[in-house]
This record gives sequence, structure tokens and C-alpha cells, in this order.
Amino acid sequence: MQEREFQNMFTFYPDFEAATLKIPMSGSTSDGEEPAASSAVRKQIIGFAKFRTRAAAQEARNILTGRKVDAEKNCILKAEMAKKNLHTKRGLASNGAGVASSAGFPASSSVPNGFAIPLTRSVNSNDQNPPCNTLYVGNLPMNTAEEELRGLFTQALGYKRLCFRPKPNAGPICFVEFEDVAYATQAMRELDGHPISSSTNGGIRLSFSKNPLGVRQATPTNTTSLNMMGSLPVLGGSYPLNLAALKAASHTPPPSASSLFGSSLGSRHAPGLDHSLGLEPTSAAIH
DNA sequence: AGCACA
Repeated sequence: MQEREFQNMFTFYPDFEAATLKIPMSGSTSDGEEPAASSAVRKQIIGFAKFRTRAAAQEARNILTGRKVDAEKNCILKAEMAKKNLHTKRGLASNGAGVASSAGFPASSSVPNGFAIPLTRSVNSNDQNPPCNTLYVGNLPMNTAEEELRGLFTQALGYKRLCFRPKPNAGPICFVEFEDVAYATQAMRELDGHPISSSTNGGIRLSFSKNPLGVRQATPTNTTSLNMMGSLPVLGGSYPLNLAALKAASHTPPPSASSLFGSSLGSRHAPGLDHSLGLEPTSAAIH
């Protein structure tokens, strides 16, 4: 990941100030010193992001941690509060290794308001059900709080409702309904594996529900008008949609930032095609 | 692993 990409993750966050990446040296850079001495050396990129307030940093951490940053490489984010504040120069990121009177905002307290993000790997394989507008939330510990789940999913774009029911002797089961399959798919991509406070054995597991919330089990007698959601025909196994909507969503702002930060900013518009027109990114950004 | 409600 490039530093600029990293910084772009935050550009839609109101109180974001600066971010920088610490990329481990690629071995042969002049200094004959090989890091074999300290076993603590990790070949892992670490990023720091600074916010105007500590609360903002904590909120961003809560939103970002567990998020998937690279689906292909199965990279998820681990975000935690940094031990020290990031030094900044005029709002731009820098590795102020020295003293630099931490300009920008008076950190009047010594409490850090940035957080660190190590990039780590994880695995994921779910969804054996045909795509639909409802996600099944799995791997919920017994003491899972409904409110925490609701707090998580209400931030996802296209969220409609959540159905949570405790089970007598096991973890609760939970379903989340979205406006349509595209939103459900996007939420699954972004939130699958997301840890919650009660998580012990990994984060939540998301998959398409066997049957969509609120839709009665299909009775095979009436073959004609039985599409599961709205007017969308369900094609066997593949995503029936609507790449247009997803594409629009991922253009402005970038997918990860858009859905979740979008709510923080109060802009929960559906990413319709009307949005994509004026905001098409330059070819340099995408292609 | 883990699928309820109408």
C-alpha cells in the first residue's frame, strides 16, 4: 500500500489531520546493519493517523478495525490507539523523527489522538447461498449485545433492519436486511470478519441468508413471479446485479471509506447513478 | 460453525 492510498482512507473523515506509513526497509538500503539483532522486527507496514481529537481517533479506530483493505490478499486492518501522537507539519504528514513542536493542534493533554494500523492477514470463505438482500451473521458469542451489532450495521450503506434473537443455549442468531443485494454484498465484503467486543474466536462471519428477511419461503407452486427481492431476477449462483450501483458507490468516495464514513458525515444517500456523473475520478486515480 | 420471522 502506498502512503497516499493510506491517507485517502481518511480524507472523508471530518477530524482527520494527517497520516503516514512506516514501511519496513527492503533489506539492502546502505546501512550495513542487518536487523537480525532484534527479533521484534516485523515485515509489516504500519500506518499512523492523526485526528483533531482523541474521540475522533477512537471513533475512526472502531470503524476501521477489522476492515478488509485488500480482498485479494485477505488483508484486514487492525487499528488501535497509538502510544504517541504523530508529529505533523502544517497538516501534512511527516515522519518528524526529531522534535518539531507538534504543530497543528494543541495536544494540551499528553493523551495520543492518533492510532496505529498494522496490516495483517486473515482468511475468509463463506456464502454458499445464492446472493440475496439479507445477511446471516455467524460466529456470535453467547454474550453478544444486540446493540453493538446494530451500531455496526446501521453504519453500512443500504442498511434496512436487523433481526436479532437470542438462542437458549448457544450464541444468538442475527439477520441483517439491506435495500438490495448490492448493498448486502458490499456490507459482507467490508464487515465480514469484523471483531466485536465479545469476540473470542475471530470476528463475525457474514454470509447470505438462506431466505431473505420478511420474505416467506418460496412456495414452488407459483412459478412465475417469485423473484426474491423487488424486481431483481435471481440468477443461479452469481451476483444478479447491478455493478453500476456498486461502482458508483466505490467511486465517490472509495468503497471502504464511503459506506462507513458516509454515515458519520450524515450523507447516507444511496449511491445511485446520479452521483456518479459529476464525480468520476480522473483516469490516473483508477485505471 | 450457523439460519428466524412472516
